[in-house]
Amino acid sequence: MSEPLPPFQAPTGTHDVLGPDSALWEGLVGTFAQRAYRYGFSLVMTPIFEDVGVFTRGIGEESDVFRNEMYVFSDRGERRYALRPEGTASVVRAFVQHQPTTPWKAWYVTPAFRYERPQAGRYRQHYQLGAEVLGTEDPTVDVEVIALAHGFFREIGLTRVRLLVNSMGHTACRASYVELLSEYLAEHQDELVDEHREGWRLNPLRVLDCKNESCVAVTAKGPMLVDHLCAECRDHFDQVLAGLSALGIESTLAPRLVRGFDYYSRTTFEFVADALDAAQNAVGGGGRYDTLAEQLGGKPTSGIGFGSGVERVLLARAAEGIVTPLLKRSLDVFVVDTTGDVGVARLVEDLRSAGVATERAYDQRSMKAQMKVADKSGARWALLIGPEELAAGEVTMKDLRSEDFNQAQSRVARSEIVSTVQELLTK
RNA sequence: GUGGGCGUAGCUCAGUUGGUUAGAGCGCCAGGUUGUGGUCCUGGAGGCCGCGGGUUCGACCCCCGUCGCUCACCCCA
Repeated sequence: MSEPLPPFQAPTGTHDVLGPDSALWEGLVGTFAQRAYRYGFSLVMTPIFEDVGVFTRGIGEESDVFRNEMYVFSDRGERRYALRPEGTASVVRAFVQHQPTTPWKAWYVTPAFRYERPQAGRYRQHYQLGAEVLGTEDPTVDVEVIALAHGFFREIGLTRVRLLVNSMGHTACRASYVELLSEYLAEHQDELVDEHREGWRLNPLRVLDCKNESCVAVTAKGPMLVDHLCAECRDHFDQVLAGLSALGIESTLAPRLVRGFDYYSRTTFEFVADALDAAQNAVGGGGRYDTLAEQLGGKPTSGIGFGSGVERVLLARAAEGIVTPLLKRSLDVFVVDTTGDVGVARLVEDLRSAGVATERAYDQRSMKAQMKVADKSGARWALLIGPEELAAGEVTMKDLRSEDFNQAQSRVARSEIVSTVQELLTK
């Protein structure tokens, strides 16, 4: 007699979001959308999969994301596609394709996919909120993008989030730095962890990001990129830092901050949630990319953007003990009907059409049962319709938030119920 | 890809040295007389004890495998 176990469940590393959790998601996305709008951004939507090249060009073929974590597949036409591992590349591809007037400011919310073992704050499908600005290298924009992210984190209640900033320099000055770093690493390679002792030549910058103690000991004494920027990059970075402090946004210089994608140049930043003791404590990050548009076949166009992981933001909120809802919404009325009269469906429809959030009970349950559901629904008022009301052309309206259970109700004519509720709601 | 922990009702979890009808709380459903919600009382539904194999007279319990979840390494949002 028992039902068989469900044969399907959400794939490893993915998850469903249902109410009441989904209200947090809705609130988070809504908050970000409104903030982005205030900053002059408009929504951009791009396909969830792209030609593999869109991602490999920018992210870098040596990056871990590309090498091991991409969801790559061929369609029936033997075209090679990949599910997007991050948001920026697709947006830049769209920019190159459509050539909107610059500066172009776009925000997005999208799932992102990476094939890796899931753990706290890391999933195979997660969601990112992000924003990009293309067509200007003005450091003012770097500051604006960071301010957008910073303000967003504050608005949703996060207080224990630190901003780390660094500059990667532009292509030429980074190249000369990498040479310098390589020389240094060559002298000290015996002191690095096994993984880097042989592998550092592939991507010397990666070593800076290593958290292993012995690697940290080596790189701490080595040359730092910020100390070897060319005059222009140095000036650009100084303007970003000055802009941030002018806005009262605290930041920490993180000379070892090297982000995972190869396309970054000049400004890079990361928001770290100290409330998260999990290994995954970066709730957002981004930076400037001066060559990505070109790599994707467009005219040389500088851009900057950031992305933030929704799941991690929610984890950070929970870790900080924030319980205030991001979305305040509740039902206005709950219709209780024991007659089954079709006119009740009409009443419900009239209320909803008039902008009144209305729910009702189904399956002709007892009045007591319906009232229990009404109570749990959180509705402000219950509208009761029994045989008596039906005959009289009236509705009993009951205040569900009144302390006094039996007195808080009155009879209202059916023809006036919609306007009565509307009037009460505007008070 | 590598390692640790865990899989018992919708949810959170008990389950005594393996012993026969597997429990609690919450949730859900129905009642507590005549049409009315938060508390209370009563009753009820709901479990291939993740799956497969093994040991045993007997397995939720022990062993092996498998799948899933979870945490960490790596890397990242």
